[in-house]
Amino acid sequence: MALPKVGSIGEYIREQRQQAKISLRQLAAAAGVSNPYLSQIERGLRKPSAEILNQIAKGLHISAQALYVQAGLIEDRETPSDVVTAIRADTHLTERQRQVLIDIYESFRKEKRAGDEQTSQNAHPRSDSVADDEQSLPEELRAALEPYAASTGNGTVNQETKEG
Amino acid sequence: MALPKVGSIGEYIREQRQQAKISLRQLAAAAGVSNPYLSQIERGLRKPSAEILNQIAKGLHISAQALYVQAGLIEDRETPSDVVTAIRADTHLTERQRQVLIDIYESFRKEKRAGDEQTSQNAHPRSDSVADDEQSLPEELRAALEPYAASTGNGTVNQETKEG
DNA sequence: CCACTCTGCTTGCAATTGCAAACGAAATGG
DNA sequence: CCATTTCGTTTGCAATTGCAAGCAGAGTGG
Repeated sequence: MALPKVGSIGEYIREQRQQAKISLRQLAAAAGVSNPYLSQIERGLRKPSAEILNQIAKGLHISAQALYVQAGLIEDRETPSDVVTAIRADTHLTERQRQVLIDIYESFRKEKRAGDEQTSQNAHPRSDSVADDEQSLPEELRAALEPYAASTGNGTVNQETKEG
Repeated sequence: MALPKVGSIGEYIREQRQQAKISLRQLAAAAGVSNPYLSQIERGLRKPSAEILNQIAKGLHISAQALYVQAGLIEDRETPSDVVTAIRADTHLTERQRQVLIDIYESFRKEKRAGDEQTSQNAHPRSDSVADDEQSLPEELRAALEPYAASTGNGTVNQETKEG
């Protein structure tokens, strides 16, 4: 049934291995997996688990993410915005906090775009056409955030926020 | 090695799920895995494959990398997703906006740390009031975020995850 | 020619994944 | 009180992972 449709990952591993000029058995030993299994992985007959994938990545001295992307386990275009990505990847926030933070960030971006239109004679034609009036731009939010930012009393942001 | 010592990943998934306030079955359906299996994963009795992990990440609306890091499948330094760094590096924000975002982010972190101290005792939450059980936010911030967060329940305006 | 070593591949088999079905507990309602 | 729903969990089972053992071919050299 679930036969080899995982070819790309295997091919990729084999490419990387041959490029490193090491034998299948050598890589198998370096990665801590058996040679027959690695053989089957490279030919797309088996679908390796994440753990095996990680060990193979180490054996190949390549980033594990490269393998995961090849295996389709990570969206390659997982970068709509660096800030959004970072927020989504933050393990110390709740789901709700993430949503709120992202929404605030996007409303900030809109605000800034609106402000930039006055200084820039060339407006960006938004072919995407997000419904402008549908967006609930939080006026109350903005009104509340301004005094909040002022009330923090730090004209210069404290740049050391280290934690253990 | 009968029992795999993968407890942390399961605990992390359970934490994220409870913070998102969805049931085990709901997440299982959203992730496309069976509920008993998800239950076993959360309790560390089973070691999910990368594919399952990826689906769970989607169901939780978190980055797959976050899960892989927790599972020990990716080195921490491979994910440079630091929210503060990303905000500071964003050229599409004004300095003021950056500062406010960072402040909000840090207050969220503090908030969650305070809330995490009692996550183990999670009674059955009645879903009649969504924004009632939130913790202590700065007054002005909370007053502004409450109605705003309520509107972000399901229909996000700009970007929505396409599922289907 | 035969022994040795390297290459990758095929074959069973134990262990594990992942799921369908079913179970007890707690809440809602007739 | 009992039916119903929802919650997380337990129980068997098919399918798969991953490995030890063994196979065939290509060098190398005594």
